[in-house]
Amino acid sequence: MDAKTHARFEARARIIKAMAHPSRLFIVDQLSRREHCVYELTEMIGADVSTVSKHLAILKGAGIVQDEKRGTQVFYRLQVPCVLNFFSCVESVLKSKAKEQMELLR
Amino acid sequence: MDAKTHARFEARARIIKAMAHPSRLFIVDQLSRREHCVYELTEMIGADVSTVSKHLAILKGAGIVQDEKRGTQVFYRLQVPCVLNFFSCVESVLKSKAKEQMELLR
DNA sequence: TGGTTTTTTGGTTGAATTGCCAAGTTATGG
DNA sequence: CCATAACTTGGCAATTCAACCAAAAAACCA
Repeated sequence: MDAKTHARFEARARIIKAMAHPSRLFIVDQLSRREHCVYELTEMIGADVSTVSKHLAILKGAGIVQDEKRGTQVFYRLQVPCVLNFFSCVESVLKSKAKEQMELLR
Repeated sequence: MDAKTHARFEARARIIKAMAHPSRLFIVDQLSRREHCVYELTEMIGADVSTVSKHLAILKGAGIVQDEKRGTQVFYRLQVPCVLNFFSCVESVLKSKAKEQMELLR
């Protein structure tokens, strides 16, 4: 694999890696419904605020969400809604895996 | 977030995490064209065979690819083709990020 | 059977990730 | 200007991940 090809897949992997965490997936799912401030997401997730803030920074760094400061609060929203397509495919993978498991039991 | 919800997002994240690596993305891309044996993929990627074998094991464990042994070779192919949808969305994210960078320069 | 090819598994080492606490920033309100 | 609220950043410990080498497994052929 030449350097250019490697760089391309590296960049792609960085985006996907930003989604590859339960809390970050949850955040994306919530933001697909409406914008939320850090505090709201923290309440829902049940982790430390600093932890959630860092997760949001990762999503923002990947270009998946955008933020807007209003007063003392920072509101996050989805920047690229197509990431929701990930969910439906992930469901397909899970379904396919479940089917496979079933067949092994027979 | 209750335990059940957490488990659901955990399972989803595992699938996405399996894709979150340059070499594994490359493998998925290649397998979308046709099946390949481990040796062929190793040649293309340029890493140790054992490394590639482990990447394939991760993809297989996630249910994304399936393998078939023929003689001394093991051929891998895509099990759930919809993972290719990831690519188009990732391109959108990259494009959106590039646009953002441009605007910052003005 | 012995040797070769293809692939997987074990082990080790270095790097990256994650989560929490504590401390720092920024904006608001008295 | 001080106190408070919302958020981010720095730092640290624990866990996980990734790459290589060496060795084992499996199938084939002479």
